[in-house]
Amino acid sequence: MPELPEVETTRRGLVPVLAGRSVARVEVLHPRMLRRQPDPVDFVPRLSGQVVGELRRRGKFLLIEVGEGLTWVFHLGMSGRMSITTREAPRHPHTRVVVRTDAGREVRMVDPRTFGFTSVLTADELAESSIARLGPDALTALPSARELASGAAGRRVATKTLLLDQRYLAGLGNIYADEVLFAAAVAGDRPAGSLSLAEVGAIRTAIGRVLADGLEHGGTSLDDLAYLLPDGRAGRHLEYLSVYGREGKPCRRCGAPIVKARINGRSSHRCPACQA
DNA sequence: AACGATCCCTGTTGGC
DNA sequence: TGCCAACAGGGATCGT
Repeated sequence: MPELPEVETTRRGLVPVLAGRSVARVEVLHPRMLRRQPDPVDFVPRLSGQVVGELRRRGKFLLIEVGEGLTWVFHLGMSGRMSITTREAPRHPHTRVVVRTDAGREVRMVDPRTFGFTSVLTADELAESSIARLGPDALTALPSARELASGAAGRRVATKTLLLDQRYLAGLGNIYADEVLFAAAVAGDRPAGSLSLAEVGAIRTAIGRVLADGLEHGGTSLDDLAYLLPDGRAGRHLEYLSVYGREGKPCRRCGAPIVKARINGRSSHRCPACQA
């Protein structure tokens, strides 16, 4: 599923196709994609004909400046991906939104499970949306260990649940949260407030390394191939995962079988020997 | 306020 | 072999 490394890889792939171009045509094939648009009828007219500016990312959100003061927002949900093609290329059956540029390229949002969404927001709408309440970006604005610890102090929620809370830190999803906790040698069901400053520091270090590794490999494409790079290639990070999806397989560090359990409804993977 | 449960979706998987 | 329930999960929302 697309998490920070996948969204950042997607952003980088879209930059040369979108930045500086104008939007020649917009097609919405599945109206559910617009459910975060305050008034869905605004989407196509707000986007059509606009010049595309900077492409930014905050956590798992893609934020694209368009026209004067508008932001084109994308979230890929759990099965969304972007595809860069020509207009002649056959459409994947789960194509949901198509945007054609004045250069004739098409950017297609493909999302079988439709958990993704897109919208074009004014500055005021953006300021009132959940995007404005996102925590610091886990890649570009990673807080200090002391700052992370102060946010965890007194919290009884499971550490992994806090890491998945996008208001605390923006960008981690289920895969990378498990990987971070393994790299930090911390069990994800530990109450967040019970962590020592050294453990929070280990988590902070692990976040930086795990996300950088994932990004270097172009993200994680699971076997179901839900996520692909915009050029259609698969991310190569799957084979580097330490715990996610490795239930019963030997821990890469100590050899003990990886255990899968649920933490607040999320499937969670850990080494019972390495993570305390 | 904090936290957990539920819902939205559909392709894939596993059990009978 | 075929069918169907269970599963996957990010984020919004609701109940406790």
